[in-house]
Amino acid sequence: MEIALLLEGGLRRGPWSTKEDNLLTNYIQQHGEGQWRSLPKKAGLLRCGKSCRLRWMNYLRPGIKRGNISEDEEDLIVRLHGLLGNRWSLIAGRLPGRTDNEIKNYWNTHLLKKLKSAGINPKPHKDLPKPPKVKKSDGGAAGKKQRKQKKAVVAADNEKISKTSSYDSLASGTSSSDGGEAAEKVAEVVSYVPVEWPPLFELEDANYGVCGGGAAERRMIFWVAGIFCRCSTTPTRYPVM
DNA sequence: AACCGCGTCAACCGCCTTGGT
DNA sequence: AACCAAGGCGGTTGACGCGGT
Repeated sequence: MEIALLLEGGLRRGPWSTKEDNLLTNYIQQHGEGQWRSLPKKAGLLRCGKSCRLRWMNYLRPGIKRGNISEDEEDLIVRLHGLLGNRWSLIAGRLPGRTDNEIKNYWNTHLLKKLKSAGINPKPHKDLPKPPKVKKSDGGAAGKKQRKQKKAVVAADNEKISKTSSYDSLASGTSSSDGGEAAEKVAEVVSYVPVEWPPLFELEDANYGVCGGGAAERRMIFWVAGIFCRCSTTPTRYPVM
């Protein structure tokens, strides 16, 4: 049964057929990822490039895990969400084989409900001040060069952490299924947060994620398992925006 | 059997960032 | 510095399936 719709420009929408999946997979296996805008035409697909990219990234890419999110993974998602907010791609980056879309869906359909039923309202991150956005015109060519260098450094850091900080070691920190020693666990999380995740955090601006008045009062507030937490020391690194 | 309500999740959309020129 | 194309991200939508009535 053909369900996908045909748009005015001849592009299809809706669920992907097996044939389309095969076309996309075969093309990418032969030519690699990228050039998404021109890919559909070259691959013989009547889809927009974005749709192809999404299909590949979320479902066809090798190594994708589907469903059966374990307790450890769930726990890690909750903890990472407490740290990062709705930065699904960052969270997904810490869960091998999981996609941002799946985690986002899982959060919205399972975890939110679960947390709310436990009397937890997990949305403080939205209320935190956002870091000032870097204006495109900042520094002109020099600023551009700076951004490039900075990105390279962060990428290198990420590469390092992906090799040294395994999922298991991260997930084993606390377990949401054990609610008995909440305070102790929060303290544990608080103590390691800014230290264990350097590639995700970088001090961009003293006002971001900080409450209190002057520098001496600076504390980073974040949310872990329904509890507002603050770093015991002035954080040196914050989520890169 | 038919209908309804709800939950799930694949897919889409709009916006933003990045990088090249 | 400005413009543009491409890629990426997060919010939202809507089709589908399932259980209850």
